[in-house]
Amino acid sequence: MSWAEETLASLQAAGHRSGGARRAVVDVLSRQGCCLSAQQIFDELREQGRPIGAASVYRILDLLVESGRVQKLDLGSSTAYYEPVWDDGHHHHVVCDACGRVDAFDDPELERALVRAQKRLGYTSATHELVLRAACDDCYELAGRPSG
Amino acid sequence: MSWAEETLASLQAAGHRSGGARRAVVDVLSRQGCCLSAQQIFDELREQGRPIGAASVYRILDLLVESGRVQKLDLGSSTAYYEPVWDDGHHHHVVCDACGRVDAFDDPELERALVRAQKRLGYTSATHELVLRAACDDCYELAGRPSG
DNA sequence: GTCAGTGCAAAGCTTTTGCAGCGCG
DNA sequence: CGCGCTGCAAAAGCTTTGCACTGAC
Repeated sequence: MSWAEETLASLQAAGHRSGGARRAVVDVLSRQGCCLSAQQIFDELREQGRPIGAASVYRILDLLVESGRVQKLDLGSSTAYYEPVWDDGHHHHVVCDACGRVDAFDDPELERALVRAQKRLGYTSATHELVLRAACDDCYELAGRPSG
Repeated sequence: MSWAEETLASLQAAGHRSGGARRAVVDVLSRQGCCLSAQQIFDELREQGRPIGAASVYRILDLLVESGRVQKLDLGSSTAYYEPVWDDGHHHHVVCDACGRVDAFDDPELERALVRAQKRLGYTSATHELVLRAACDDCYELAGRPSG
């Protein structure tokens, strides 16, 4: 069962009706997979010829976040980003200080350290959000990296 | 030399003039120490009887962030928070999912894990920003914690 | 005296709210 | 056939920009 199917099913199970806009937003999210802003979703759907309203995008994203199907990300800009929560573990993001590019990364050891820290602090059911800031490969080369 | 003194000195060394508003903002930051919003700084200074403009607060905070004296924090709300960068290491924050309360914490082992992860990812000069989301002690008790 | 720094007001951008109509169940 | 979902438009909230004036150097 795909993320999109699971998501729609869980909403239906929670007593929500399934309008066209909601299916469309879930579809865009599942196709992109990582770091979409509300505006990007809005634009994408408009391009597809679907006359969605901005308010609907925000309302749907809120619902998805509340029901735990989507994670809201603050990457440092004034815009919020959203991405599906996959069953097989989550990842974090590196934002380029220079050009704003966003890359995802996944580090099991770091993940374990984060969980240990949460336990040590007494938070048993905590979630975490981690953003690294660094020069991305391109900008690093432009700036002149140590060995070349 | 205090953080405020160091900050003003470094700005002067960089060729900036020292206006009253800037000194006032640096003063408020150094006194509070952790997690102030632009609005809070604005209000605090107005209460003190100093007719500062909101634009000045934002301009000054930007300058301080650019010069590395202040860190800008995204804690999940639509408001940005600011705090001095102290010489003796930094800390992270736990935001209460229920009431929004913010606590600071400091975990050397986690810090080492983060640095190791950054190196492993190839980012030698990266910074990081970590936000934990959990129920704070008060909300945890209200919700009924496992042992009473 | 010059120009960075400043305060005020207005604009900009993302997000939220109000409301009337549509359509899922 | 009721009520949740939706789109549009307007409003709200945080932050930035424009501009004239002040004051540091």
